[in-house]
Amino acid sequence: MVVEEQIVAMKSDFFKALAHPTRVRILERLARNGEEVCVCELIEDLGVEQSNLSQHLSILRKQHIITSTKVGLKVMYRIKYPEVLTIMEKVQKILAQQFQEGEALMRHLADR
Amino acid sequence: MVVEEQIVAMKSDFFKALAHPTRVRILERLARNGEEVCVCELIEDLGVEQSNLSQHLSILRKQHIITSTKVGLKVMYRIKYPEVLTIMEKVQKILAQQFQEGEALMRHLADR
DNA sequence: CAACTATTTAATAATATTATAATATATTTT
DNA sequence: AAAATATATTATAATATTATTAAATAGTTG
Repeated sequence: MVVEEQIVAMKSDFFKALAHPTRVRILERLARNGEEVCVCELIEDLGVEQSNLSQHLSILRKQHIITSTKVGLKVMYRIKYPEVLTIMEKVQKILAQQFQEGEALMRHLADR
Repeated sequence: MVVEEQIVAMKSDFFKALAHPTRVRILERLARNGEEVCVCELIEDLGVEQSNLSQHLSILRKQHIITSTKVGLKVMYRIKYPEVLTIMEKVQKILAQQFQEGEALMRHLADR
């Protein structure tokens, strides 16, 4: 069935959208505030180039993981689906378990 | 703090490991069985080249998302952390919501 | 131990992602 | 309406990921 393949592709696209440090940091920043955060504040907090941040926001927007509203000159972003937060928590939990097993950080530092 | 950055990198590496259709399919196949599945069966079910599959398994192994045990000639794989299943379910749920909003499949087919 | 089976690893060419730099758009202020 | 501000888009060179092919391991069976 061809639709099944499309859905799998959508899932991997979803994960691909999360698969970059800057985008993880964007989501964690948006998660912390709970409410809307403007791009200008993200630039400040994450300390990345404006253009680069904008591209990462664009990738998250395309997957509809975040949405934006324009307020005057500013654009406010927020996480669209609360499930995204759950996913972030679960990853945190998996890493925590890996730490307990003494695998995580050492491996990460070593083999890349 | 430098450790924070390492952790963010680990999270994005985790997502990167899930960010490929074949690897999503591997996990869904392992999730279905619940128990161990050998490589030979994955080749059959997913219909991918043996060598290519092995590389994808390697990527999932490096992130300790799956583990393997050797039984005779065969290598049996299984999902290591149940949280991975939760994550897959949440993604499914997000996509389902996007479908309800009529956004998902059309967008996916359109803009890539 | 030689042939066989199951799987992994290595090399590589094609493709995709990324950061940077430059430019464009849209809103506000003067 | 020109200047200023906030953000987005485009082009591109550097880097990373991928599928394919070929070769290497490691167990098993005769």
